[in-house]
Formats: sequence, C-alpha cells, structure tokens
Amino acid sequence: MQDTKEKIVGLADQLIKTKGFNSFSYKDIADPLAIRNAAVHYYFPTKADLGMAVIDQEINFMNTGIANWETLPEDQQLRHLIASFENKCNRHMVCIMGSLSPDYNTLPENMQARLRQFSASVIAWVTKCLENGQKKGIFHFKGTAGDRALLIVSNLLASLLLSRVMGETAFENISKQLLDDIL
Amino acid sequence: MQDTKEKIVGLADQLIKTKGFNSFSYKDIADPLAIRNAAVHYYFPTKADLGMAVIDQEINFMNTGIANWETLPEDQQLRHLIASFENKCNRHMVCIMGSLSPDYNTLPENMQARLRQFSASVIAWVTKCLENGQKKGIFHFKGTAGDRALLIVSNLLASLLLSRVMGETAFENISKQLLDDIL
DNA sequence: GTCTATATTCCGATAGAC
DNA sequence: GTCTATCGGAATATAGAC
Repeated sequence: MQDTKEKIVGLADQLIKTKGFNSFSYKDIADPLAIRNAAVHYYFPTKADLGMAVIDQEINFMNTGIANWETLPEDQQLRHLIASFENKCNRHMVCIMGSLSPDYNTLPENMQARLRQFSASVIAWVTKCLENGQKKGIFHFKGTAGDRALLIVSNLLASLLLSRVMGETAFENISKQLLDDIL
Repeated sequence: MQDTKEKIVGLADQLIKTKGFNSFSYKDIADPLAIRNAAVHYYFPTKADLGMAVIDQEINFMNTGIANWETLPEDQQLRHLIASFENKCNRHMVCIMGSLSPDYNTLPENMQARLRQFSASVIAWVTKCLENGQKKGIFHFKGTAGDRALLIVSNLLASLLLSRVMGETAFENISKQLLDDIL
C-alpha cells in the first residue's frame, strides 16, 4: 500500500503528542503497522525527516480548519479553535507546540525552524480573528490583539498539559474563562 | 565530598528544564562533575530515583519561597511568584511542570504521583493568595479564586514554553496582562 | 565513596536480497 | 516497497575491586 507513508506520519503524530519526540522509537511505529523498522527508514531516512513531516501535516490541518471557518462570525471561529483543543484533551493528547517546545533545545535545526513557523502562524491567525471581532464589537479586551492572542494560545496549550496531570476539568475551567474575558 | 549528591540533583534539575527528563543521560551528569556514570548510580540507583529527588527539591524550594513572602501584601506575593518564573525565562529554562507534563505518560508511577502533588500545591497556594487578596480589595476578578489560579499558573507555565520558541518578549507580554487583569 | 569493567538492552541507521 | 541481517553507538544498570 502506498498510504503506508501516511499511516506512519499519522502514528508519529500521535506518538509525539502522547510520549514526546525523544521518547518514541521507530519500533513504536513499526510494530502497530506490522512492518519492520527498516521500512520506516525507507520512507523517512532520519527521525528528523519524520518529525518534519509531522509538523507539515499539522500545518496543513490547521490551514484546512481555518479555511473552513473563514465565513463564520469571529466568536464562532474562536470557538472552533477551542473545540479542536478540546478534542485533543478528550483523547489525552497535547498539541504539537506543547509537546515539542519543552524539547526545543534537543531538536534538529530544521525542526526548530518549522516549529517556529507553525507557532507564529497560529498566533497570527488568532490575532487577526481578535482584531476583526473587535472591530465588529463581538470581542472586548484591553491591550493589543497580538498580546491577547498570545495569552489565549498559551492558555490553550497549557491547559492540555495541566489536564494531563490534574484531570480534564482543568481544560474546561480555563477555556471557559478565556471566552468570558473577551465576550 | 558529600555534596556530590547535591550537585547531581542540581545538575539533573537543570537538565530536566533544558532538555527534558527522557532526553538527558547519566553521562550528561557524570561528565561535568568529572565522575563516572557508576558514581551517579551509587547515589541514585535508577533514573526514577533521581527524578524523584529533583521534584522533591523543587517542592522544598517552592515551600521556602512561599514562607519568605508570607507577611507581604498578596499582590507582592504574586509578583514574587511571577519573578521566579521570569528568572527561569532569563536562563532559558521552563518550569518543572512545563517540562515533565508532556512526558507524563512515560514517567514511572511514583514520579507521576509526586508531580501531581507538586502541581496541586502550587495551585492551592495561588488560590489562597487570590482569596486573601480579594478580601482585602487588592485583587478584583470574576469567577472563583480556584479557577483564576488555574488560569494564572497555566499562563506562567506556557509563557516559558512559548518564550523558548518565539523569544523572551512572549513572557513579558503574558505576565504583564495577568496582573493587569486582576489589579 | 568512587572506580573499572562489563552486561544488557535498545536505538537510529545502512547494506543488500527479494 | 518491504524484507533480513547487522552495524555502531549509547543508554541504564550491575558486579566487584580499591
């Protein structure tokens, strides 16, 4: 099957979000797919290659989601973003930023750059969403939209981490306050 | 020297915050201290033993800090907490919760339990601080003190992670808003 | 209390057959 | 496109000398 490659990326994505990039091995991918570790190396010669493919897939997912919400009111767009984090929370996953950023110093240079790009684009999208919503009178907040976007993204990221340790109610409490503070 | 043990814990603490628990090795500790990896095993038979010692040290540090601020006004206490995170940010470190929570599923059971204990006590302290400050009219916020404490801790935690990827201005922006929102 | 030496296991990665 | 087989290295950990 040609989509073995896609299955590998999908599995690696899951493993990064559940165990962390440095804590999973090619064996963790080969075994569930019933292939050999050499087969994984055929598609992704180095682990960094696999890591890059995962981040690229995340960027695509994000862009696809964003495109689907484009025509909605800004508060609905933001709710969709929060829902995508809630979905991760329910499956006991953290987001790619929450998983890779603690290991940032140990990542190869190309993965670091791609992760920076991903983070910047997420924050840029939230910033734009807040700006547009503010103009329409949907959102109300002090300070710049960029600063507030940083606050929202950092909260969503951290609430997944805290939920893992403290239980899922942590996510609900935090995400609810985030919206209440600006609506 | 007897304080070799303390040096090992201190170095392990640094390594967890810069590289992550699963991404450092006994060699990373033995080399800088100019001892053999077997010497590290003498003090800490397993890596989990070392990890437990690090979390215990963090709990002690936190308790010591808290005790020193006890007599200060609550806003000053909170500023001290934020300053301790800022100090980590300047040294390009994340906090122990930010570092260990993404790897939570890979940690031995005893480390998981100790980490839960640490997180719960930090949040409990912030909750109490907010409650007392609210009674005195120092803090003003909607919702319960517990929910607000969760929001503040998650922000401090995540701002260190984001700072690593996006630059240190991320921390300043976020911590400033945190205080502005409740003063 | 620290060492040498080594056991064991696992990892990422490569060569070459099919 | 996937396999077998294997390499070289690094990791955690242990046994036993000093």
